Amino acid sequence: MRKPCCDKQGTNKGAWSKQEDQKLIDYIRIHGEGCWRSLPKAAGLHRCGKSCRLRWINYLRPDIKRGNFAQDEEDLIIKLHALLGNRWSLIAGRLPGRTDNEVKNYWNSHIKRKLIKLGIDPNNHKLSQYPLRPQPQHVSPSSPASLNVARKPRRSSVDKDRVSDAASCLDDERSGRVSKLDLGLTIAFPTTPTNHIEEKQQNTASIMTSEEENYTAPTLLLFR
DNA sequence: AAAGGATACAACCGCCCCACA
DNA sequence: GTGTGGGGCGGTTGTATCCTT
Repeated sequence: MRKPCCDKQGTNKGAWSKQEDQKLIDYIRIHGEGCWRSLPKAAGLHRCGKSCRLRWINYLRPDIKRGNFAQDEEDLIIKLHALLGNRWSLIAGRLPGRTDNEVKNYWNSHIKRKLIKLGIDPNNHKLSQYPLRPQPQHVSPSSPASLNVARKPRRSSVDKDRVSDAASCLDDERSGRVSKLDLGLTIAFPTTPTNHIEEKQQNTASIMTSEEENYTAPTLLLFR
């Protein structure tokens, strides 16, 4: 039986205070990242090591870019998601200053909704899998079902199968087997009819016109 | 102005991967 | 080859804030 990553008793949970943030920053500034399990004790924090790591990686690191995602960033996320699936760390790795958690949250709260509105299945980026007007489902708002996503086992074979060879290359890169990989990704989208949707994406701030809602594009949006 | 619903996002949980002994 | 521990990842939850009625 695996022992827990930390002694849960006596550890703080929930939002980080300014003092805790400062302690973590100060410690890492002096000692550097790593040894997360022993870090909390050494830094005088009553936190789980994982919690410290997450806080640092996602919010305290000096090179983190905060604020809204630019349109080109959003486009890139969509493209990379079509290529890689829910491999947020890989996607975030190609967005300088963005973290996997931030990309994941942005996908779930903004992009996924947007794609659904456009009649695109956010899971496979194909058209017509989703109705343009999803029927309301009587579930809790934060549940995955409310976003038309069924609960599934972690790293299902289905999910893995969806990942392309290119994704495998990215895995290789991460593990150091490939020194450098240029995907050659650009922000450009295919020409009509798919660019019609792209235009719509850019024009769709929040309100869809009835004309847009009635539109159904005949082919796959991003990748063929 | 108040209540309820919707949304955004910070944080936690638990599983998996990998290095190392 | 196997077991173990540390770190990383993706899924999920909790809650603060915003929006609508």
